[in-house]
Amino acid sequence: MGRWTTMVLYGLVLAAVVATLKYVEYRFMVKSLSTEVYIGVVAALFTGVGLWLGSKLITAKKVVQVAPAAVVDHQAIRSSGLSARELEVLQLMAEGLSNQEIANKLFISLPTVKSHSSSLFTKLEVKRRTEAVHRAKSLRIIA
Amino acid sequence: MGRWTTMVLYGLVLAAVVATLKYVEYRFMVKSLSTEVYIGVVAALFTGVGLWLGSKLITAKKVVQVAPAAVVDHQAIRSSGLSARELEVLQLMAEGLSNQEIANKLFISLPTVKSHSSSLFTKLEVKRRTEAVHRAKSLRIIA
DNA sequence: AAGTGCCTCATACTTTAGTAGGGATCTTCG
DNA sequence: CGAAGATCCCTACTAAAGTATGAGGCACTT
Repeated sequence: MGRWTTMVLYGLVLAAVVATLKYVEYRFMVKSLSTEVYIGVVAALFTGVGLWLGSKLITAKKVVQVAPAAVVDHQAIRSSGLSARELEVLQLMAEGLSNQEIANKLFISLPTVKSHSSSLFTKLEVKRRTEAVHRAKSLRIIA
Repeated sequence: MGRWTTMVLYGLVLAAVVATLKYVEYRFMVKSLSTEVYIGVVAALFTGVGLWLGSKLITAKKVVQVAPAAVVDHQAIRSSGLSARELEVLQLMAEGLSNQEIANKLFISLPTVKSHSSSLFTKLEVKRRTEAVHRAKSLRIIA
């Protein structure tokens, strides 16, 4: 349900309640209904309306707030000691690319990619690319 | 803030508002304030209270609902066509283990691991283990 | 009973990954 | 300036990974 639709409904409910109260008052001439009772009823009613409104308007915000939790920890990246290029190579590794494909994508030679890989492995203290990817993800260095 | 604390606060706010209205009425003898205006003010106030209440009572539920989102999609696993053993090998691959380490951990030979790997790659339509891991994660076959 | 899929293992081979050990610019910083 | 780090590239080698092919045993289904 859209925000505007909800707002319009809110207005309609308010109008309806006021009309109903006036109608009841007119029908039964119950002037004895004290203001306190009126207030109590209306307060309770609109607390409910507020709750309902809240569930419609607030929920969406909370959900999108929680879902995209920070995927990477920039502090972790800095303290990892990885250079910009090494990080790029690592990210492409994580996407399953071979060294040759990484070389093509970055317009550098295969030996260069291997060079970056090796130094990257040393810095992450691993021996294989799959291990590097796993470790980097647990450290939130990559998504 | 606890649920009970919130409820008590709600009661106190209600009491305070009623008291304030009566006080204002008493102080200024403004009998001219129509019931409609009263109702309007109270309705608006308690809609606000309801909204606030909602943010306190509902948010927690929503959060725990979203956070532990299903990490693996069992339906995706079934429709992937992977056998139990292939899935095991895949999971260990994702943890960065070498074929030899996987063989040791599962008490099978290296050729057997390679055999599982190859058929697993075919089923996932990939060529490398890193690619397999990446694809399996995007399909929610593994965590 | 024959067929199918799974798990296991093997050998032989090709390809990719990773290591070792260099060297060449270029920028930045003390 | 000189040192350090980053980037780029190379050769040569070893170690894994991956492919191809075949085969035996087991369980389940038709």
